[in-house]
Amino acid sequence: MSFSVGQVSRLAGVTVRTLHHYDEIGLLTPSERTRAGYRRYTDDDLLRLQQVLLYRELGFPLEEIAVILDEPHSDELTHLRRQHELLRIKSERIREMIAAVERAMEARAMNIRLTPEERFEVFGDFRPEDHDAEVERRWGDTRQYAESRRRVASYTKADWLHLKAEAATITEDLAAAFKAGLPADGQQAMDLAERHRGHISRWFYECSYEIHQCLGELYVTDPRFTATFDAIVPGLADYLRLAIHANATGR
Amino acid sequence: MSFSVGQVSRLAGVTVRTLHHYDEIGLLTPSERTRAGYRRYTDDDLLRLQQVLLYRELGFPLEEIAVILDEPHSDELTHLRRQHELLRIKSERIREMIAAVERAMEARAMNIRLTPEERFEVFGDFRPEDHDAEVERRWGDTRQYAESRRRVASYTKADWLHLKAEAATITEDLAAAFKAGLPADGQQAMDLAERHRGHISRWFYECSYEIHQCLGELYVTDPRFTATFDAIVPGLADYLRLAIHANATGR
DNA sequence: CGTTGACCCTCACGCGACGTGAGGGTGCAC
DNA sequence: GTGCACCCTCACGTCGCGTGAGGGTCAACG
Repeated sequence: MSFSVGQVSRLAGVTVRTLHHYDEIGLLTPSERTRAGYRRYTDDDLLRLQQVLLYRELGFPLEEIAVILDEPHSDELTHLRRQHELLRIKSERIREMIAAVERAMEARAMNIRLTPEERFEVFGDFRPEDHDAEVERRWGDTRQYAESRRRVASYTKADWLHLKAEAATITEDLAAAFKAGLPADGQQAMDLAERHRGHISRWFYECSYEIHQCLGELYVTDPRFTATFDAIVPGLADYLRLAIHANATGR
Repeated sequence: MSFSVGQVSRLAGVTVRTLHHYDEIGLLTPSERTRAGYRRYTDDDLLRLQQVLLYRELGFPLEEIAVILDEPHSDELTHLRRQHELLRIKSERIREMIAAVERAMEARAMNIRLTPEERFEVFGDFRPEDHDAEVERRWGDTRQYAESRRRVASYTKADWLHLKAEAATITEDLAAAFKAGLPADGQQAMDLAERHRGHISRWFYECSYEIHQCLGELYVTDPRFTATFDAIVPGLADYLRLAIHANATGR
């Protein structure tokens, strides 16, 4: 039982031209031809085609594929094992890219700018060792963070507008309180901190008082957060931190 | 703060030539140039480059990337959401390919040939609906099957030789018993069935008596299994099925 | 102050992996 | 016997860069 170019092309999801090309360059020469010169692909040819397509998917140049498939001491199993490993690595890379996109979305939600390094770390090809550690150091690889990413990724544009509007009014009210000279441990500032906590819980992750305090610290230690608040009124980041602290300990 | 071509190329993991090319075709034109004509990339340029690289990774042609990035009503969020979805799909595809490779390895372990359709289903581009159902129908999407794939994928070449040798002696002994006319429900045949069950448990998955009986049925219903056994001695598949049944019910 | 070395520039040709016809044979079905 | 679907072999085109050639720029070091 053998197959024509058209049948193989439909089966394998490649064009006839591609099969012709692979024949031309000697990568996959059909074992038989009919008297009329029609190519006929056997089962073994299909097996080889499968290997070719897998390696191609993995980004190998065709010439190199020809070499590794013709290595004398290699059999199907060798290739399947190698392909399995390489696919695993590729899958890992894609998952990292997904995480990077989610981080970018969250950064937008927070109104902070990513540094160029953050923006491109996923394209920097490979330094698999310290990478995870670095991400954890900067972002905190916590349960909260994972939950946040999941939720953020599913928001629609309308959700975003809603979220941003809510964040804006809280920040405005906070700025007004600050400018009015209300104490950060006063009732009004504490109420604003509580509204802020609710906002985080609703949109990002379950935010306990302890976590809220950590977040407050982050606002004055991470310059990107500090900048977003202090752009409204200088000193606002620290005012919010104090209000959060008062709200967490004072009830 | 802006960056030279060299700095951007190191940051983003692309060559300088690539940046030149993107400039030539108008995909990414740096916002500034120095008096000497040196390209200077701003933060916004880097943001655009990130989008370009993500869409490129997703297989979009550069011209199309230029179009969708210049759509009037699109902003970063639109793109991030689209990229997120497409990456999810791609990740899914890779996971399917990994599963397909694992199936191919297992098929080799079982000494059965995959049909051409099975070999290429993962390349057939897209028919996401019935696909999972089909895989389940043919392979059974059970816990046992998942375990088997996981274990099989991690075997070394030495493991395989060992496994195959063990399978071969069992099959040989079974063929000998069959040819000697020993009854399938006799003690010797039942012992062979028990050895077979142990073999499956050791190498593939925890094989209870019930599951072993299902496997026995499969050997006579799936023509590919039937063929492997009956190639040794015609009728061997059914003999094994009967021995398994006797071994399962008779103790 | 000159020069060295690391960058940067603009052409411009080359290449890998096919796409896309042109021009023509094959084969079964009605 | 004549469509119609399929197959063949050239052969040129395209996309996304790679790879020099030939030459300017600029901070640093002697």
